[in-house]
Amino acid sequence: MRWSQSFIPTLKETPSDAEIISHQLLLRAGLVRKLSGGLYTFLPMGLRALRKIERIIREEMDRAGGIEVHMPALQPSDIWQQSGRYETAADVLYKVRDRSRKEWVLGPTHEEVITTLAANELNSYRQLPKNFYQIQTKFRDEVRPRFGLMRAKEFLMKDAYSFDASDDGAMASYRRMYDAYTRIFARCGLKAFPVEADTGVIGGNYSHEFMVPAETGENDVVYCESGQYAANIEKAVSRGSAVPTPSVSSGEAPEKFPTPGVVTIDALAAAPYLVPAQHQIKTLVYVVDSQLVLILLRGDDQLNEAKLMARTGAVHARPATADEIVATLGARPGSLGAVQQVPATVKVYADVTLRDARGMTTGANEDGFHLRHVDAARDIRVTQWEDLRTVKVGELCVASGQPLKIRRAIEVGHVFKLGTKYSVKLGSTFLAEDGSRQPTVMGCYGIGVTRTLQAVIEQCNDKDGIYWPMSVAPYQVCLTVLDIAPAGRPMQTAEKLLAELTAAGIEVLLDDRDDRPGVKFKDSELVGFPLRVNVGEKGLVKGEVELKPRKGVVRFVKVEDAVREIVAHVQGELAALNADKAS
RNA sequence: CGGGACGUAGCUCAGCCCGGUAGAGCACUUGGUUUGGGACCAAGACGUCGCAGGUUCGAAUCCUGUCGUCCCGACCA
Repeated sequence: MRWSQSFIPTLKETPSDAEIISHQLLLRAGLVRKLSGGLYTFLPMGLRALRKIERIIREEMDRAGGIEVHMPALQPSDIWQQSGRYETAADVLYKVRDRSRKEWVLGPTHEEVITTLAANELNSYRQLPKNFYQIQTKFRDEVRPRFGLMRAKEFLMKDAYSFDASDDGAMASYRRMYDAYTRIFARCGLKAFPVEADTGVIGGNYSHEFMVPAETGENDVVYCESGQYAANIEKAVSRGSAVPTPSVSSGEAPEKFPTPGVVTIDALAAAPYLVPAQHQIKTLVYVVDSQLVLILLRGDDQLNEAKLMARTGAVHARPATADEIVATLGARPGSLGAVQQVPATVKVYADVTLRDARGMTTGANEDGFHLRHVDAARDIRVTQWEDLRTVKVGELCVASGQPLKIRRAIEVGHVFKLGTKYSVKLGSTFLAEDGSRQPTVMGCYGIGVTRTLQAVIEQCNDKDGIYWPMSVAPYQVCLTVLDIAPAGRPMQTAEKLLAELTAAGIEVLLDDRDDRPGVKFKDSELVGFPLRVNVGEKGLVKGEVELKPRKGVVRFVKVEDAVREIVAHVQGELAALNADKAS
């Protein structure tokens, strides 16, 4: 391919609406252009890199026993009604109506479609297990699309769904996908690692997310340097707060004392009250699936909403409004407590940290007053004790006992053991060997293909631009001719190299533009081709061309050795990326 | 959906406070000189100042509404 005949609109300046480096480089390197918020056109270089990632995914999915299919993006809304997600996923569903006013859904994911297929087609244990996958555009009505391809309204996803006859079988399918994902990301040159993940409203019992460490990620990952534990913060647990909870009772009954104007933990911790945060009980009021509930945490802890939803089995949870709180408890936020004036119908969820807490201070449910000498278990009617707190840096790892760390990361993949939720609702059953009819046991496995592309850029960039891993580069080699006169030695040599390298299976882009060398060098580094070959008169008088790896030093090789050297370089880097995949 | 910022040439931005003929750099076109790290000179083309309404003799500038974009938060099967 020739640069002049492709379309690679590079930008010298950073577009003002791109905040993070990978988004800026997507635009500057001419990989994509924005149509509208969260909607992007892929230009040739972006599309080629995307296709490379797709190809790696297909190879590894096929190798792991995946069966490629292609499902409709436009789906009848009634299967969404059947699964129950017409309501629970309503926020992200794009809905459209046809001429007869019938409603359709633009698929944000395909559990409903594939399970409908399985219900019709998989009827015997002899047909199981099966693992169907596709690479397809998904649509999600994101509240806030951002960071280019990272969170878009329309994006490319590889989704796979396994159907097994037993739980053990499902576990084996899950394991195969887990291993395949490890290989896929390694082959893409990405440093991705699996972490335990929250299972959300699907419930289920086993889930890992594949995370790429990046400051610009939208997830917090709790991990132990021993390598024995890593989890999304929504799911993470520890051996508890590093600060002990008071556990000695004063023996006295709760006592009300005036605290005019005190509405925060910090204010009560300050003079003249001097009640340390860990001696306080924080009372939060939430509306969980339309029911008002109280949530109790130690004063210095933060609620983990994902845990709240997981432990209560809730579909929706939100903080109550001030009006709802006053109507039920008679006091305003800042003076709330669960000791008295809590209607019997209101559930009280307390963090386990408080189970043995004694001598605590909490709100009196009366503006301007708090209670002291509160022994949580003695004085509060707790409906359910649960782990509801968010893990903090430095708490001890449940596995190794070492201090935990937290870092930001980008989620590029998710493997999920679904169980029988969808198979039961959508009727995917089979006849077992003993003649009984049973629901298939499912798993689902997603990779954000477009997000993976951007994650590679987020991880592989420097001040000059992108440096693609050889496996996902739009072209493996940029052949930079420094003088494009058609009859001149540089162009003649370059044409010959282009033909021979292409014949040898190397992906070459010949930069035949009528531009000064500096422009071509800068552009090739910005777009990020892993190897540049400079062909100029200066080298040719010595019978040489220059090999300049994007992240290495320049090397001079004889023209007659160039093809062999270039092939060896490209294949060497590919082999190194593929070697990592063995795990 | 709450909070904030911003919409002026293809891109980056100035002008707006303090109303009075639309600006710069880059990119683009033509000619010339250059030619191993984002060249130089000259000439040229490119704008309903996001849109609508209002105030005013006069609005890019002030006011109101609206649409869009970005950031923070909320949300994220």
